[in-house]
Amino acid sequence: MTLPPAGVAGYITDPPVINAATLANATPRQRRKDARPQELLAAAVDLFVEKGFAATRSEEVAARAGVAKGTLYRYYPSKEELFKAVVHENLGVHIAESAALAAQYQGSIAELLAQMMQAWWAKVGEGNAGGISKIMLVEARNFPELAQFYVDEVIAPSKALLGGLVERGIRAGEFREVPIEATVHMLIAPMLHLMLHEHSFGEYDVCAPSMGAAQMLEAQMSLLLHGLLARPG
Amino acid sequence: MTLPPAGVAGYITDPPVINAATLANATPRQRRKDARPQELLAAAVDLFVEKGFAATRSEEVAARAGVAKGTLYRYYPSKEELFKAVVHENLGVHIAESAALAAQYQGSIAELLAQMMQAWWAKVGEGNAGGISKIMLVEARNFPELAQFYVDEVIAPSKALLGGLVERGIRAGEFREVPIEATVHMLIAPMLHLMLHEHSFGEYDVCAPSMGAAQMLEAQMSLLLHGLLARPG
Amino acid sequence: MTLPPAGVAGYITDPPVINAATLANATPRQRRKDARPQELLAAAVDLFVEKGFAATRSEEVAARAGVAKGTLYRYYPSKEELFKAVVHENLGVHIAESAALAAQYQGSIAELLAQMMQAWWAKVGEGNAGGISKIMLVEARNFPELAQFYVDEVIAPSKALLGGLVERGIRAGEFREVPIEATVHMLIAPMLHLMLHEHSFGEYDVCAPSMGAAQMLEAQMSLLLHGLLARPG
Amino acid sequence: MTLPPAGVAGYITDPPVINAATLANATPRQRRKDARPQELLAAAVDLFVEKGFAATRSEEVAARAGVAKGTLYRYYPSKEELFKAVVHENLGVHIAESAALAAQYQGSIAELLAQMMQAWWAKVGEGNAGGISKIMLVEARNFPELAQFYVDEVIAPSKALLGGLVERGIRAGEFREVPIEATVHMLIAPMLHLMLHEHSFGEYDVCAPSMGAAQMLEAQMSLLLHGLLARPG
DNA sequence: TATGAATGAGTCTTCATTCAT
DNA sequence: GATGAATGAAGACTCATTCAT
Repeated sequence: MTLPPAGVAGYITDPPVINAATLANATPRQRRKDARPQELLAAAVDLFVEKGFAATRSEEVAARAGVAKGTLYRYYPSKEELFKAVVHENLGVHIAESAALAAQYQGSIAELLAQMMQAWWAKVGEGNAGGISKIMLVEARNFPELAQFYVDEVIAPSKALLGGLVERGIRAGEFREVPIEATVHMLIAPMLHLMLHEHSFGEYDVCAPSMGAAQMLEAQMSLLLHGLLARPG
Repeated sequence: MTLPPAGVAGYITDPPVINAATLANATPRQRRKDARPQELLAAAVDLFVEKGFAATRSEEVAARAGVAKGTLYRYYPSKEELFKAVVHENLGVHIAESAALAAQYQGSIAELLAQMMQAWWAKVGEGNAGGISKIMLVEARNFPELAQFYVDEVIAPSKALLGGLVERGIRAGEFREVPIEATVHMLIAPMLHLMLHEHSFGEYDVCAPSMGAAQMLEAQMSLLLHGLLARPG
Repeated sequence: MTLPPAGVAGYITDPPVINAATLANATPRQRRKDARPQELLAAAVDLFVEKGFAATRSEEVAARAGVAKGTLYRYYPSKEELFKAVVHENLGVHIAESAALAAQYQGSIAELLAQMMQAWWAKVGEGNAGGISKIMLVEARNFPELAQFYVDEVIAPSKALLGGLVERGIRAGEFREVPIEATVHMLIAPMLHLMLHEHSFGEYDVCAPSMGAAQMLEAQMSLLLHGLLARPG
Repeated sequence: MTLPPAGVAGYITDPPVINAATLANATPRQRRKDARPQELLAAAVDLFVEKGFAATRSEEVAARAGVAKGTLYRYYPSKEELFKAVVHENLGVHIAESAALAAQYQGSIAELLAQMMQAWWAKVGEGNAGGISKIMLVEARNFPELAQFYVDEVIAPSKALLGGLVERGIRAGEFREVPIEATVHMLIAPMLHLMLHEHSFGEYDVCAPSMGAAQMLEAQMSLLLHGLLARPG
């Protein structure tokens, strides 16, 4: 299991570290208690993504996790802290992993980018986790502390990661001399857009995609790589 | 002032049409009354964009428009209707205008698309109006009636408009035989992303763009048109 | 036209006295203005009876009378005063008339009572006026000033009138030596009950009377006069 | 304590059944919780009867029961449901009991009716419960759902009960061949009238009864049974 | 440790009444 | 006189959080 980067660990209520030794000694009840934070987190992602931060009632989170209202507060001192934990567990962790992967990667950057997109979609976009970005967009203004946490935990690392890769691509002569930042945006935007759409208007007919999300992503990536014009220049 | 196309006008409470003649005859009070809907709408966009639909208190909208709580309800029967009016006035109207423009346009589609993006950014993205899309993303699930209205008024027309243009481009041999829908997404996504970012994380340093939004848009458009690869194929 | 008893006249905003002379000189507009109070009163009874005092919106009264909200307040300084006027016009006046009639009546008291009941039903019960009693029952506690007015204007005179008649019947040997007050109650109750029912639960099936109100009243009166027992003793 | 007949129990949120065993085990807090519904109901009757349904503020009910605003809503999901519970507990239950009693009664119907009236007065009329009928009369039009509930729970059963008794009296040769419905009305009206009066105008001098309510009821009953005329015919 | 009863601040909406025109 | 735009007090209901058990 990849540990969260040192700078972040402990910032939020980390779930108790569980290993074979502790599990062996644990009574069933103990085991259940140890699983609580994860169960609460799982319930929380679903609900936060479905309704947003403000509109999610803490009691509902507790109920979905099968505990009483008060119990939630024993693990996370407030709804805000719960949300932070959700962000960390569902996005922060994955970004850190990707960064580690990219650091040791050798080969075509275009290929790495394409793979990364697909991996991200599989891990984040497809599940509920993708919706978290959506929430942050709206709640950022209303909950500045949450926004700051999200920037530090998600946005900044993502930009650093992708920006670095584009740079590598240019230095390696694989990419044209494109402006880094705009390109990073172009890389992030399609997936973000896809997730937003899926989570917000997925059920409306006009918005129903004519192709699967993975194909859509692939097509968009190819489009970005090769350009739209028939005779570039 | 371009009037909204007939099909849209009257859909929601349109502000009374005001012209020089009526203004000349109007008493100060009358004049004030006629301006109310616009004043309220202006206050509403700002607040909705800043805080989201649910988090915006109707009283605050009234206050910002310089009237009492009750006055708001003389013009818009509920917060939901107020929001619909905001959507129509700030997005619906512009889309309808763009559609009209596109219909009679002759020339390079790529150029039209680029111009359109810049025009949209100027009219919608730069002001607060762009933030409305952001709101809808999160509130869609919690306020289905609003979502439906937004789909009908904004999403469906936009897609139809852009899809039609891409098709024209392909038929004219200007574009490659790209998949329509994915391309439309690629056209919308960057601007949406830009607006989202600006409205949600604009004030955070990491997110501060190194270039102006217009330049960013232009770069993205160019990227999309020419592709990222140096040696396409 | 019978004038209201001196003690009451002027207590409430009396409608301007109109006679042939004034009408002859009046312009159409003047005539309309003179009719205003009556039109407002008519609108008010209907609405008060339908919804009760508190639940009736003053704007609605004005609208039904075909005038603007503000105009109502030119004739009646508040909703309470409007209600008083309604009580006086629809109940007070009729009671006063009946009292005058009874005073000069010669003959069977039982017959007079029966006639009176029918007459009241025709004038008050059948129209909307009857519902006013209903309203007072509930609003009495919430609007003490209204209650006091109603007691003075309606309850006290009615009791005095009927009590006097029962007494006359006993003195004349027409009635048994029954307790006055209980008997008065027995005289009032059925009609009140009928009105209440009609106005409150008339539309519910279980409450739909199997006979007309007039017949019902007659039957009840006869019942009261002759008793329920087959072999009284 | 007589339990409500099976058919009625559970119709609305019944208070939890409390017996010696549960009380012994209960913590103070538990004990307090179990009593809440009854305390709230008691506060509610008083206020509803005093001010009517619409004019009673839910916060006031809570305050009188000694709890906070929000607590009320833990037990009754809305003011309407609270009112229904009040109707059921204070009228519905008693009517069901009376019906059960009447079913197994053997003897003079006239006597049973007289006893029933006295019993009702003692249980319902004397306390605040009687005032509920008063409220319904006015609020019926404004709150149709409440009206329907009242008709089903109170009016229909009452009419069925009394109608059945009058019929039995006639069949047994105890009563004259009177019209059933009119007679039922005559039976209900006096008590209703008494309750209405007491609750609405009881504090006004003219309305102060010269005799106790019980005596009044007895006199009215006797009047009804024997008739008003000295020489019936 | 887990529970869930209790709290009360917060928000939309209505409506009697006023008053500038 | 007549109008109707504007006001703001009032009231039902929600929900994050606390704390006695």
